[in-house]
Amino acid sequence: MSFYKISAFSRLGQVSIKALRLYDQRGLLKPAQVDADTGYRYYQIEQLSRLHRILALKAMGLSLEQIGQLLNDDLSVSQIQAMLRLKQAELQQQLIEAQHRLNTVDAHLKYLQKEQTMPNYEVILKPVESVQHVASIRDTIPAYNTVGQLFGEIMAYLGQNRAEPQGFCGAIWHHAEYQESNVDAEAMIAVPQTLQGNQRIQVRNLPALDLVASVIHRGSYRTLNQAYGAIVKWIEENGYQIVDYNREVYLQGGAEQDNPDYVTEIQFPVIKVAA
Amino acid sequence: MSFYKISAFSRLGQVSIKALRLYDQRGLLKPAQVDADTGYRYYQIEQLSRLHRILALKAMGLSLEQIGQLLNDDLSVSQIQAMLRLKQAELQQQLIEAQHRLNTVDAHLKYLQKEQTMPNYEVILKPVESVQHVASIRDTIPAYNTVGQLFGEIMAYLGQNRAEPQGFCGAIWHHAEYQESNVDAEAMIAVPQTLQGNQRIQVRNLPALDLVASVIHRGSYRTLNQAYGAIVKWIEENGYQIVDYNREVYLQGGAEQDNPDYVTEIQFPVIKVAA
DNA sequence: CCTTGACTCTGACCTTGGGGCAGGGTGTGT
DNA sequence: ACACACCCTGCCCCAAGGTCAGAGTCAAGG
Repeated sequence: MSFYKISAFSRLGQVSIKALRLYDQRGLLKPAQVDADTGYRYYQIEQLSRLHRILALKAMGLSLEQIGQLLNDDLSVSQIQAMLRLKQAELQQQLIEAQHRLNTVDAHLKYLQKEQTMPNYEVILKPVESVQHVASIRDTIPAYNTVGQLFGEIMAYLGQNRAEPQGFCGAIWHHAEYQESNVDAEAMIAVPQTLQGNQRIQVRNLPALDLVASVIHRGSYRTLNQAYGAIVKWIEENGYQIVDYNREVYLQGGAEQDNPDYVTEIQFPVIKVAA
Repeated sequence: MSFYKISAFSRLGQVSIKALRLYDQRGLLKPAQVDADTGYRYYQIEQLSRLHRILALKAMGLSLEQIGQLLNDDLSVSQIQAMLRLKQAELQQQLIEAQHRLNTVDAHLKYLQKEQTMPNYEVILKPVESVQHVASIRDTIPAYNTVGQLFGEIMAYLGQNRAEPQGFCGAIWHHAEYQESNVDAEAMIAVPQTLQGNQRIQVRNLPALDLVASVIHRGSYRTLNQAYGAIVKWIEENGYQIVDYNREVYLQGGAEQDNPDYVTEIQFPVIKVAA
């Protein structure tokens, strides 16, 4: 019956002393004997197999707490299966995320190689909440930059009804493609829920979107096309697909065309498709 | 010039308030204005694009510290490339590891499905350090279980030379396949570096191994074949290949065949091959 | 002007799996 | 008796926030 002090046992098992002390504390691997006076831990060779079991479970990515349950709590086979299947799903998710990050890094490296600078536009993915009540006008207008007239109409209507805009202000372009003229546009301003609308102005609910690709554009509306170029390119290159008409959100905006302080967000509803 | 309080800005950017405060503290995104009396943070719409940039970099898995360098320290293009390439390698490593964990979980689930119990043997991978000086005898013996005679010879030699064994005691089977008879065996015991050896007994260095698959067997030598079965199966199923003769390490052992307290480790040097 | 409720601030502690160090006790060999 | 290697406990540290607690602030209605 030979006993090993902690450093000898740690060499045998290829595990750090600190880890062994932690496993003791967490109840995963108690030393065969502990000197009551000195607190010295003494291990036996037989405990190596338990240590191996711990290492094998750790190699699956299980937490020390889960390993403790498996080793001590004598779970039923179906409970163990449930735990492993949960871990399986978690690992699959991790795989997908790591792959996604890697694609993003690759894309940026390619961009750097070509342009010798970091991109001006960063595309991010996010969900968008619904806006409960927007006053909207949908109409066919001569060109994108005449949408201001529709906002003028909505603001006039709000004035008549003594209602205040609620902060959100945006547009939806009801085309999948770029239009030179005859744009089917919808202008929207968030309003309190009390408004009724009329023939021209509809008060409706702007639905939430599970996933949008989004860019923020700063400055003149004339250079918005650069932002569009960047986001559409990103969507293609990263294996997403546009599933609905895009939105513009005028975070800071107005009637001028060239104001450098304007801030506009472009949102494309997307889903992931197999790369 | 409209200012947003932290919760409004957090809604706009889809980021938690706590994260915004952290980014402030770490210097990634200082509010446009901070009230000196109350400490209230006030953000401007223009800052959304910087927030977007932070989120995009975070989506690549960069740390906040790295993001801070990218945003504030005005790195050269080649420095940025170096950082991204480092991240790329790291992510590739993560992918491999996640895949490996997933394979391990899958294997255990399959085993559970079939056997309705957790495996008796857990195979782990580890490096093995070299043993500086071992006294070894290599000879052809009638069968595996007669290797004890070789150990007897070595022990007798050590006795004659008044040398103490140093703890390690093992064997190498110099065959790639199982032999019914005429086993080319090498028995080894670690010794102090002072010994010379003779014609039969060689004092040599036992080299380190980069990677071995290892199992711990407890009990009689007669059931060692179960452990061999488990480890060989594992090596095949997990996409490794045996690259050298295997070793047995007698962690606790002796001349008896059926002692239930014996502990033996089986090591196969392996390399990873494409699955 | 006061109250109420919704916000905001700082600061402290929590998470994982240990790593590192300080201060003090042990064990062994000479 | 001394030196040196080893061991113990306890404390703080990591990343990126989450979760309170306690106290101060803001805006609107009465």
